[in-house]
Amino acid sequence: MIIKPNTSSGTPIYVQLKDQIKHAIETGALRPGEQLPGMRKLAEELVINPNTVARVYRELEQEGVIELRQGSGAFVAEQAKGSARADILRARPLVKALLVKLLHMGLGEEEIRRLFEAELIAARAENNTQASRK
Amino acid sequence: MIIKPNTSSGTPIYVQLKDQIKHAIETGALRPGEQLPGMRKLAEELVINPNTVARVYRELEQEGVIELRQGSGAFVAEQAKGSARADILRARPLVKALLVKLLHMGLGEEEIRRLFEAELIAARAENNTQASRK
Amino acid sequence: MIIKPNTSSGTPIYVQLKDQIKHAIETGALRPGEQLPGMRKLAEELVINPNTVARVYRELEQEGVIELRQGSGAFVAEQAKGSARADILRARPLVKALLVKLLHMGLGEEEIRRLFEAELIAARAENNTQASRK
Amino acid sequence: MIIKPNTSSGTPIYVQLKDQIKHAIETGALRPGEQLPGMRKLAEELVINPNTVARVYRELEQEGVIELRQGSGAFVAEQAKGSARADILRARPLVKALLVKLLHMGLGEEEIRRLFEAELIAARAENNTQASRK
DNA sequence: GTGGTCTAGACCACT
DNA sequence: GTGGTCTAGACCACC
Repeated sequence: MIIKPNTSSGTPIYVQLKDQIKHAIETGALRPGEQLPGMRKLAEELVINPNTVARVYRELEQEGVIELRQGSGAFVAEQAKGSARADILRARPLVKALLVKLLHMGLGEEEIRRLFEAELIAARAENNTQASRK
Repeated sequence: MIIKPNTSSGTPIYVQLKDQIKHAIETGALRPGEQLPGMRKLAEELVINPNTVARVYRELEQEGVIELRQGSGAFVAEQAKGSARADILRARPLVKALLVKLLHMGLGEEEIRRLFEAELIAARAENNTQASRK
Repeated sequence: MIIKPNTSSGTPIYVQLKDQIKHAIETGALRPGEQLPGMRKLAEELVINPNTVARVYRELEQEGVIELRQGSGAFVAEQAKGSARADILRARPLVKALLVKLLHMGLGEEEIRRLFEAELIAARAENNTQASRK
Repeated sequence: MIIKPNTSSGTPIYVQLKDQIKHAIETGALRPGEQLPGMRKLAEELVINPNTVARVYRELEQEGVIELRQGSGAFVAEQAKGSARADILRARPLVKALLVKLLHMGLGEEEIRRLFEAELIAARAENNTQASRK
């Protein structure tokens, strides 16, 4: 199930939508061969412009994640690279548990995002350092 | 220490920079009264346009997070709302530990971001449901 | 013999198919009075929608290239304008020779198409210039 | 120099434009690092919509052919794959000579296109056959 | 009815 | 003034 992208979050709508769909495929919520909602229908549901959905679908096709078949619809590619990834499914409850904890500690959503992003960058930097040391 | 914003991530540079500064204040890396790097110097360091930095500083001042003193520079506001938040400092190692774990499980950076964002939205939705039930 | 149109080339299927049939007539591969393959059969062979073939036949009839006889099928028009054109038959080996040469020089198919199209436009422009000078 | 795409040729405007730009780079008419015309300016020149040019530039960037720099413009990528290809430059006069010949033989532009396309497909088929025999 | 292209025009991000 | 996103709406291609 796709959530309405946040219109006032800096991140473009089409990026948010793309990420949601990729994530749905990674978790197996959308399975290879399954049909995606029609462009117009989805646009109406999310209260965004059909062209924006069209762009998302076009780019996802270009990345090999979905297939667009003229006249018949959009489908999750049979060969979609990261479909129903076991590691992501195992990771999910861990992430959820942590988020619940942080929210109970009184952190706000935006603060969590900032903290998370900062640590992600830091972790990447450390990995790179280790890698270049090897 | 401020990291070069990612130019090709969809999220605008100035949003990334603002978030980084806010986060530095929340963790106490930047303390009330402390001087921020000069706009030109920072712009040069991050290889971005000075106007972009100017915009960030201007907006942060408007939000009451920093103070711009004509001729002498930018300073973290004495009254900065969330300075050196204890809860965030306690949260930080938890986040870091989880990220390290996820990376070791083989998740990519983008996949982690998508997973995290999806769970954050889900958590918010649950909270709202609970709240409206009360 | 008709080749499966390229689904991912930008050019619509029905245009490709029309062009192929016209070309077959111009080279004499299809002769006036000769019967074209049945719509359903052709659609099946090319793995495209029968409606697409129907459209092609309809438009070709409108252009006077073929005749549709209710119940008995489609036939190359007796009066088909450019049937078995001698000049095109003479031109064919020249084109083929050049293409073989270009491919051996290491040019890719798309590069050849772009080069060819560009030179065709240039040639037309020159002709127009000459014509308007006269 | 970029020519106005043919609005009524079946092939979408944006595909034609993309091909023209790629070809200009392949022939060295556009060199790595060189700035492309602004989106709006080019759109005005070609009498097409700026969004169409935007799409072309975006896709070319995605293919690594050009670089888009916010606020400063579009530039041919320094690493553009097929810049000023010697083989294409050598091929050009051969193609031109043949086209002039065909036009003098009385062939029309569309007939030449069809002939060329058919022979290109045939040549590809032959190559594949040879390849699979090896 | 599905996707595909194109236009027109507004407003934002960035140099 | 450059590119970037989004909206609105028309018309075509294809199933």
